[in-house]
Amino acid sequence: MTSQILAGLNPPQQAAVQAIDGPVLIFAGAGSGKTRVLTHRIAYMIHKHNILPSSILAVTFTNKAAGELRQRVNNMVGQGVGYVNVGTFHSICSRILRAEASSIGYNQNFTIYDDSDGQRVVKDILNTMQLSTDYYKPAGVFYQIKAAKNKMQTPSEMAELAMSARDEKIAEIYLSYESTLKANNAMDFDDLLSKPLEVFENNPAILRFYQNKFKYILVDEYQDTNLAQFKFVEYLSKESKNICVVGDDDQSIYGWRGADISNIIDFQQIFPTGQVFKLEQNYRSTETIIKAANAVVSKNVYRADKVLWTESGKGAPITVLHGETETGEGQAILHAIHDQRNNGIELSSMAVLYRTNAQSRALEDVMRRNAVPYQIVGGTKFYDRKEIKDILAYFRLILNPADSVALLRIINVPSRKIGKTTVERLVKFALSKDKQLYSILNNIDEIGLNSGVEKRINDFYQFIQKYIDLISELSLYHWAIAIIDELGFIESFRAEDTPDAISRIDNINELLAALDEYEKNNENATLAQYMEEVSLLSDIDQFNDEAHKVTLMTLHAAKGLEFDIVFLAGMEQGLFPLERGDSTEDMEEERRLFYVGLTRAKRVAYLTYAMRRTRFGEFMINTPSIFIGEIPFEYLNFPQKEKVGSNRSEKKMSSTKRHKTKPQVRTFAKKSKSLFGEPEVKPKSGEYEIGQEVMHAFFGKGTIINVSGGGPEARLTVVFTGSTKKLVAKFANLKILD
DNA sequence: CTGCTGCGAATTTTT
DNA sequence: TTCGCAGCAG
Repeated sequence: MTSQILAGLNPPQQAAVQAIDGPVLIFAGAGSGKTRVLTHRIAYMIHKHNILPSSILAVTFTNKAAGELRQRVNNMVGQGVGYVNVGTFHSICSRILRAEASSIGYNQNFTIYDDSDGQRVVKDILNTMQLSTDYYKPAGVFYQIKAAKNKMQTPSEMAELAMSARDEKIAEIYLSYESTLKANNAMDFDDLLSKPLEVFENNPAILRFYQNKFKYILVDEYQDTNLAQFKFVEYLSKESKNICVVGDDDQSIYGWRGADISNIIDFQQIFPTGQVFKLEQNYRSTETIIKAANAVVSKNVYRADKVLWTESGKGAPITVLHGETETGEGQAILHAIHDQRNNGIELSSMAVLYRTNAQSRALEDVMRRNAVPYQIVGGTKFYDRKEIKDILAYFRLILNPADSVALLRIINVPSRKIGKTTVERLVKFALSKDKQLYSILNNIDEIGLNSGVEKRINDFYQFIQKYIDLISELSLYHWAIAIIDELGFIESFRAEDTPDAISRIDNINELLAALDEYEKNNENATLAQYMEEVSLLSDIDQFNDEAHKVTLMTLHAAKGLEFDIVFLAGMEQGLFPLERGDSTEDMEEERRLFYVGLTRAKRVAYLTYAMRRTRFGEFMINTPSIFIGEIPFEYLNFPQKEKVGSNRSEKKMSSTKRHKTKPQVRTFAKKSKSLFGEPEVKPKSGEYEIGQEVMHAFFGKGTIINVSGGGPEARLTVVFTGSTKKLVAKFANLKILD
């Protein structure tokens, strides 16, 4: 069995699998078989060293990675030997915290606050402190608090380090933020990581228990760990010394979130007895892609010495494409997708990656209008939609009545005629009596509100109480149906009867279906477990690689994935690398991000950019990304021959005769034929006039109320049901209705 | 208390 | 461009 475990691994992989005791660092370059080594290592531990699966703890960053690892381990070691503990940092910490909550003065039903909850808290604090939200912008203040928490800086430490009156105030807000969360029995994402350390520090016996429970620690994506995460695994492995970390400093892309790349680079200083293995053979990509990626990332100064190599063939050159605007760029991608599909590549093996979520809109537009099946990972998350968050706020309040953020969100949703003034009085009263908001709802007569309002508040209180009681009586699914039904959300949306309202109904039904499924998949499923899972969900967890669709997502989301064909879109100075502080660290991180993106490609990579891009309705002129220039010319291919980088040549790109002289140059402005079946609406040539009725692929039927210019460049103002849009005729694909 | 309007700010990446 | 919120009329 053990020889089987080692078979098929290359020598460094074998060595990494066999070094079970003591600290171990495995440098695992992109595509070097990292997950394979991890699974084989676990199998080896269990079968060769008879290590109890339950004494192994493997930690990842995303649920998706955890799920994959868990599944592969189970396939390899077989069921019946017990389970290896696999989970994300956040879920494992959360599990520990639920068990040990009382030791740090929390209740085990604590709520997990996401960033919008946190920002809400900051906003409320600014209000009660009567600080100007112009000078203290909630988003900015919250960001500063988070940065401090990332570094595990306490409010008093922050106050000591403050360089200005403003910083001192922010430290004060931070202090208040912390006490609010505590009072609400809530933790944010940073607390989830740092509170377990508090538990360990205050209770040596508890620490010993977990050290004993998890004798072998494995950490995936170690380059992305922050201080708290480092301390967490350090504490747990202090006695056993068995800590194995796997990562690649070149793929460290979460510095902005507090990830500390020196955790991996300085591993040997931190663990002097540690062994280091390097996996440098890439099994994923062509030589062209590997060489190009190496060339770029080796411009970084702060990195460990290693070189990725491959035995696979040279492969296709990296193709650079551009469009006049972001739509033109999208169309360049569209045509390349079409070509690749004609070469027999599945749509699901292609991905378009971009730096910022905002870029997805234009790309999505092009895909949709040309009937290309696509899926977007991330962006507006399902659980972030208003109607869903409202319903979840009910669930949250029911689980944790101390959660005043949830309470304030829903006390008047749907409308109960409990207005702003009343709410303010409730909050003030609770504050003055030092009581939880929810608890004063029960003795509402003490406040001296008028009886009408009193009655309405009492109804709300009784409503919540009713469903607190009912939760043990009904299945999760039926309970949720009952509460949603009584709230009347669906009815009122149905009455609205707008496309927006209908999609909200769909979303609610989807939520119910998800609950139903959750319950079917998990015996004794509880609402608390479901909410925990939902809170810790990430964008990438929803990614489905089975779908016959092109995938659109951010570069960050793509980490750990691979595709035959990869497009890196928005390759422009200022956008990628994204400009902000412009420090060298930031620049190096952008470069690593490019490295991550490029190495997602197995066979072909495209780099695309737009000459001009709309931002807040304004045009921005861009020059191509410096990263293109950092790739040796021999690996690149420019099919759109005319002088890349010059704005002037672009004008010609949209002229219709281009493709006659140079077949490989496309005219993105013209799209008479659909590449992927029927587009939703066929364009019809002709001049547009004010008053015409037109049909648009997304917006539906509309009326032209203004035309400026003529021909394909004409700008049209069109009133659709519910919105007015300004469109450029040649891109809008409008069908004139008679 | 509700709902409308008009203005200003926002876009990095995410557990 | 879109979103959210402050401010005001009903």
